[in-house]
Amino acid sequence: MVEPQEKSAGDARAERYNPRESEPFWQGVWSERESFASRENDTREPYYVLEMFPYPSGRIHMGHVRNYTMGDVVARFQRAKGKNVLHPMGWDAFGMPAENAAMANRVHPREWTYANIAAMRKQLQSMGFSLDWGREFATCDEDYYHRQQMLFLDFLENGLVTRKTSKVNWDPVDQTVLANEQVIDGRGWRSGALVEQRELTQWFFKISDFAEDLLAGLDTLENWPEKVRLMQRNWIGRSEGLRILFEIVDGGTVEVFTTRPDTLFGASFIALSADHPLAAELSKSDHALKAFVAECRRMGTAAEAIETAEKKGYRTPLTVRHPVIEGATLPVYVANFVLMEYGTGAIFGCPAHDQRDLDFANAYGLPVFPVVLPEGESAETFAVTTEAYTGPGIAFNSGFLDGLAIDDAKEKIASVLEARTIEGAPQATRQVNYRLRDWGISRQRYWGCPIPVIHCEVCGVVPVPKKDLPVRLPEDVEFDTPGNPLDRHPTFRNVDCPQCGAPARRETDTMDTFVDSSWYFARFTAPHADAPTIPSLADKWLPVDQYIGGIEHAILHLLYSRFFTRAMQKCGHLDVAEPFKGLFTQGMVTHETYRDAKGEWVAPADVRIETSEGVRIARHLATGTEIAIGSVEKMSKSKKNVVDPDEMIATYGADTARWFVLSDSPPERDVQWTEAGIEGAWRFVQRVWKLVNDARAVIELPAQPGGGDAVASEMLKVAHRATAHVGSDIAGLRFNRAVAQIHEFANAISRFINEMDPSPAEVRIEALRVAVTRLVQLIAPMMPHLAESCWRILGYESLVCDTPWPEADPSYLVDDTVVLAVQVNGKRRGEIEVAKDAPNADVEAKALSLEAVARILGTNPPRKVIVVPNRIVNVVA
RNA sequence: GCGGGCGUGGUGGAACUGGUAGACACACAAGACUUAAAAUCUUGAGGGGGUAUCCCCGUGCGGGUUCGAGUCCCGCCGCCCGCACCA
Repeated sequence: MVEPQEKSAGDARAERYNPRESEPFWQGVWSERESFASRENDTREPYYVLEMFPYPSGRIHMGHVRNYTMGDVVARFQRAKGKNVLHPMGWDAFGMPAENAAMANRVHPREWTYANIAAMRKQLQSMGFSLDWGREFATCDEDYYHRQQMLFLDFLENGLVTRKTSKVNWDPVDQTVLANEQVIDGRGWRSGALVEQRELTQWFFKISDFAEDLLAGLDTLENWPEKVRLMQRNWIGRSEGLRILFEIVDGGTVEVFTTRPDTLFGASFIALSADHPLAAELSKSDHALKAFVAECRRMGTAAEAIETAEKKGYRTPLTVRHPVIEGATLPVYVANFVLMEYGTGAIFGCPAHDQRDLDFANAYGLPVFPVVLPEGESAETFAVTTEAYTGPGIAFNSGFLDGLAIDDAKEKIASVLEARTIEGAPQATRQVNYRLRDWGISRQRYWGCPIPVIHCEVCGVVPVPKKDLPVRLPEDVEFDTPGNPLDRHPTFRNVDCPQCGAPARRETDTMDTFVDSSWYFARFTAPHADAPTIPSLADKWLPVDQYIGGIEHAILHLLYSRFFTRAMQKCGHLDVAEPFKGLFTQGMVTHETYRDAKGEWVAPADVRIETSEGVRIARHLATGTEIAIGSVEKMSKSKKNVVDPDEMIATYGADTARWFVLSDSPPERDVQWTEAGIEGAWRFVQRVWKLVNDARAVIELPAQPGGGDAVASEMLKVAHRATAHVGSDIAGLRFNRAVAQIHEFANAISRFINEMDPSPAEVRIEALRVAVTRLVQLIAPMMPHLAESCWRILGYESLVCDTPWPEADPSYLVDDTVVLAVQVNGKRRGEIEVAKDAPNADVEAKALSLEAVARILGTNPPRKVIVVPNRIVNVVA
C-alpha cells in the first residue's frame, strides 16, 4: 500500500499535497473564525441541513463518514449559494449500551457515555465538517432531558399522554418493554431475544389520535423518497369498514369489524380472539376452552410459529342470528388467528372470499358460499375450494345485493344495517380503522429520561410540578443485579406527594430513547433556551430543509418525530406540522469479507490482496497464508469487514475519504469500500493539487496580448458548463454525477495546460484563471481542505468557504452548432453538424447528402425523414 | 402471500420528459520516463467478423407499440427491501 504522508512533506507549494499538515490547519482557521456558526440576526434565507445524530458508541464508522459527508456537501453548497445555514451536531446518548458497559466494566453510564462523546467529537472534527459546534448537546445532558420532561408534562396536560394496562412486549434479556415497532420477527430489535407477552401498566403517547393527520401529511412530503412514504402509509394501515352487531341466540350481542361487508351473505361462522371478553367469560365454566385460550396466548408471540401455525378454533356453545338471512344462524368459534388489538377482536368468516377464513372453514367442515362472481364466470359453476377469491366481481347469491359491484354492495349493506337497531343501537356503524397503535414509552431502565410523575395512594398519578424539574437521575446506582436500579433506589423512589404531602412513590420508568430523538432537531434551533424551544426560532428554521440518514429509520424515528412535531405544535412550542421537508436516505458502506482456513473472519487491515493472471488472491498480512474472499456485506464488527475511518484519515486524509464516499455509487445505494477505490480518490486529490500548481505557473507567465480565441472560449464554455452541472447535481444530491463532472472538467483543464505554448496569449491565461478558480470552487463542498490550500496557491486571500458559488453564464451553455446523429431506419449511420435551430429542410438535405445514407438508399427516395430539432435525424428507407 | 424497487462492459456506474448506449471512474493491456520499481504521462478497449474509415450482434429472457425503446406496454426469470393471520 502507498504511504502517502511520507511522500508529501514540504512547504505550501510542495510537489505532493500533504493533508496531514493542511487539514488540521484549515480546521483551526475555520474554528477560530467561527466560519460555520449560524447567527439569528442574519437576514439571509435560512437553510437547515441535518444528518441523523449518532449514538455515541465510542468510534465513528464509515456509515457516519458517508452520512455526514453528504450533509456537509449540502451545507457548504447552500452556504456558498448565499443561504444562512444551520448545520448542527449532537448525540443520541441515552440507551442500553451504556448500562451494558456499566455492568461489564463497572463504569458509570455517564462516564462511559461522555468519554465516548469526547472521542467521537474529535473524530468528527478531523473530517472537517462545517458544523456549528456551539449548538452541540447530548440527550443525556440534564439540560436536555429537563426540557423533555417539560414536554411530557405539556403533553399530559393536553391529553396526548395516557396510562393503560396492556399486553406488552417484554424483552427478557434487556428486561424492558418494547414498542411493536421494536419487535422484529418476534425478537427484540436490540437484544435479539425472543419477546414475551406480559401485562403491565405503561405510559403511552397517543400517536393513534394523529393517525389520519400523519397519513394525510405524507402527501405534502414531496421531497421524501416515495418508498418511505409508502412504508409509513402501510404502517399506519388505514382501512374503511363496518362494525356489525350480531345477535346471540341466547341473548346479548357480539360486534365484529369487517372491510368486506359486501360478503355478509357468504358468512358461515363468527370467530372471537382468544383475548376477547366473551371468550374469557365462556372459559370460566369451560375448561377445554380455557386450555385453548392459554395455548393461543403461548404461541401469540413467536413470529415463526404464526407463519406456520394452522388455523385452529374452539367451537363455543353460542350461535348468532344471521343479520340478513332470515332464520339462518352461525356458529361462534374462538380462533387463534383473530387479533384482539385490531377492530373489535371478532370477525365474521366468509370462506369463499378470504383465504384465512377458507383455511379455517376447510379445517372445521364449515360451508363455503361464493357471493362475489368474477367476470367471465357463471353463477351456476363458480366454486371456491382451496383458494379464496378476493378480486373484483359482482354480488350474487346475496339477496338485495345481487348484481351490485363490490363497492356498491358495501355501500348498500352499510346503509341497510345502519338503519336497523338491535337492543337500541344501530346494527352497523361505519368505522375507519388503523393498524397504528399508541406508542408505549415506558422502559424499565436507568439510563434514560425519567418520567416526571409521582404515584400517590390518595391523589393517584400526580405530575411533578414544573418548578421541581428536572427529575434528575441519581448518581449512586448499582448495576450488579438485573432490572432497573431506579426501582431499588430508596431516595429516588420514595418521595412525598407534591399535592397532599403523603408518602408516595416516584415513577421509576424512564422514556424510550426514541423520545429523545423525536425533537432534537427542534432543540437545535435554540439549544440553550430555558423552555424546550423558542417558538419564533423554531418556526424560523423548521422544517429541516434537508434531513439525511439511514433507511432503517423509515418508520420508527421518522414517524415518532412527525407525531412529536404535531404534539409540540398543539402545546405551542412551535408552529409547523412536519419536521422534515426534504428527506434523503443514504445507502450503506459495504466491504468484502475474508475468512481464514478455520472459518474465522479476518479484518481487511490484516489482508493483502495479490492479483496474479487476473485472479485476486487474499493473503494474511502477517503469516502469508491464503485467505478466502467472501461476499460483499455491510460493514459490521461481527464479520470484521470494517475499515476504520481514523486509519483512513491518518493515511490519506479526510478529503480523500470524503471524495471516495461520494464517488461512483449513487448516494441512495450501497457503496463498496475498496482499497483501489480509496487509492483512486487519493490520486485525484494529488492530481488537483498538481493541476492548480501547474496552472499558477502558467498564469504567472508573461502574457501576449491577443483577441478572440476559439481554444480559450472552448475552455470557458467547459468551465461554465461544469459550474452549471455540478451545481444542479449537488442540489439534487447526485454527488456521484457531480464527481464525474469534476473529473471531466479537470481533464479538460489538463489538456488546455498541456497545449499551452510558452508565451501564451492573454485570453488563454485569463480563461485558465477562470477555469481553475472554478474548479477549486466546485470541489470545495466535497474536499474543503484541499480547496482552501489550492485557493491560496491561486493567490486569493479570502477563504473558499466564504466565497459565493460561481454563476454559470447562460451564453456559454448554448452551442451555436449542434452535432446530430443521422439514423437510417433507426440505426446510426453517421452524424452532421448544423447550426442550432437550423430549419428542418436544411437539416434533412444535409443528412441525405451523407455518403453512408446515400449508399443505403441507393436510387430509391427516402419514404420519410424525421427531424427532431437539435436532436436527431431518422431517415426511413 | 401482499406491497415496492432493481437487472446496462471485467467492476462501480452514466444516459434529462422515448432520440448517437456504455459518460466518468476502477481494474486491465501497450508505450514513454526510470538502472529498476513506485508514482506520473500517453494510447487502447462492449462482443464478433473483416486486418483503414466496413458490417453484424448487444442494456436479464420472450413478445408488442413506435420512424426510433436501456427508457413505454404485456408475459416470464433472477436479486434486493418493507409488511405479514390487520378481517
